[in-house]
Amino acid sequence: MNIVDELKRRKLLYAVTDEAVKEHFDEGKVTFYLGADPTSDSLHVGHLVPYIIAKHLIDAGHEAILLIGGGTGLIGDPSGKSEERKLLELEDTLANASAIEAQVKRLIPEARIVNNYDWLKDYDMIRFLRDIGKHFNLNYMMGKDSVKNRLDSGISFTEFSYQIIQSIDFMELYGREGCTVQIGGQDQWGNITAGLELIRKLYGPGSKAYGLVAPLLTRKDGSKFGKTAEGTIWLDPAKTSPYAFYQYWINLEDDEALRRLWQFTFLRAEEIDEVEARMQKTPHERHAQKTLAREVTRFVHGQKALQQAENITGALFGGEVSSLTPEEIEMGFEGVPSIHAEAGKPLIEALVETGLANSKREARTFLRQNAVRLNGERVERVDATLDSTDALHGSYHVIRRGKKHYALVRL
RNA sequence: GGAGGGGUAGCGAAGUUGGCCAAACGCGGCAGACUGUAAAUCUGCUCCCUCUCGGGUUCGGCGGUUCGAAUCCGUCCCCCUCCA
Repeated sequence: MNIVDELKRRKLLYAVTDEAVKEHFDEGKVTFYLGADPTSDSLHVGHLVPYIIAKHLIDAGHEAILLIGGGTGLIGDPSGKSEERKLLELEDTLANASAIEAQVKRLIPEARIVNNYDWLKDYDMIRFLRDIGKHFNLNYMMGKDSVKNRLDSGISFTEFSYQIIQSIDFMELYGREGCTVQIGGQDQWGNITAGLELIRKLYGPGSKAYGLVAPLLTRKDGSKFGKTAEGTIWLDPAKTSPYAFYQYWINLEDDEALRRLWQFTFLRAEEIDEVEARMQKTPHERHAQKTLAREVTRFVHGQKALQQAENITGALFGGEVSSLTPEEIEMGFEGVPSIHAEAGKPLIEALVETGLANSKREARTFLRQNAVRLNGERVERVDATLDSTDALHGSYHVIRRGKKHYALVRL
């Protein structure tokens, strides 16, 4: 199957700039690129899809360049933003850039990495306006959604110029690396087509360059995929633990889990069909969710972190915590909030200190709601204490609040 | 610049004859029941703190009237609509 058709089947493509891109990929090795601006110190789940597309393309024999937007990040992309953003300091941007570089390197180790700061930083104004700016008609630029949507609320010249700055990237990579395809999220459409425009102007109508954009993923309720009420699901394990990351996928509802298997894993169609069949037959196994969580966590965090996330999950959701050995507790609860405490500590205080409750008042509310379990046993007394007599192995207390929130107290 | 409408808890939205307002209702969130760590449904909680008493801080900002104001007055800021 043609790689573009495969991406379409997996619901990874929202649009292509030219259907001829299919033949382009069939004609031989294609060099493509994908960029990320370092506006934060980590990518999140919402950024993942284009990198997955990149991986598919690499598997199909093509070559990837991952671009870090050290230069564009200093300007600020108005795409999808309803308000002008405040500029980040240069050093923050550079620090973010190196963090994101390390991240994408882990995701796609076989790709080459470039930073557009390298060629954007030395552009002088005269050259920019004569060589590049002359190719952009003002009306064309104003027609872009990213700009049009901001005409009322306001947009600075800086952000207005962003599409041109990003065009330079594509042009540079086209010119010196033979990079002919740019991929990105749906919101990058305008920037990508601007790049194509510049290439066409500079290299003539015969130039072959294309763009592919991934769909914007949303949940059933319309919210963005990869966000929860608690916040964003980051790829950085220091910001979202691999366990929390794993849990995000485990908790998706059935039909969404299936859809995400196509989009976020590299399983073959037959394998996914098998998963679906099994899910239909034995839904309580949550096979789709487990497969999805396993594949994506391994892709992002690696085998070892996956193992750990599965260990914790097994310990917490698998059965009786009271049956765990000390080793299993130590291993399983790594990555779960834990504190040390003196024997006899009031449970209420422990709830607050572990972050399971925000205040004593809230802790009491949870207790009254029968929402707290200690070592698997429901606690009803508001004045319960953590004693060594009923601690697991004499020193562990596993506190659970609600269905999914855990903490460990070591005496 | 002129005329009018509006800014209430995470969001939406009541409340504006001054006290019964920590503020209806819906959504969202949390918790319980039922389940499959799902969906749907039902129930409770949802400003903050406190040993359920009670205390503290809210209704765009500031100041005032009053025993008492989200509700009245002054002023300032912001948003929307219409006219120029």
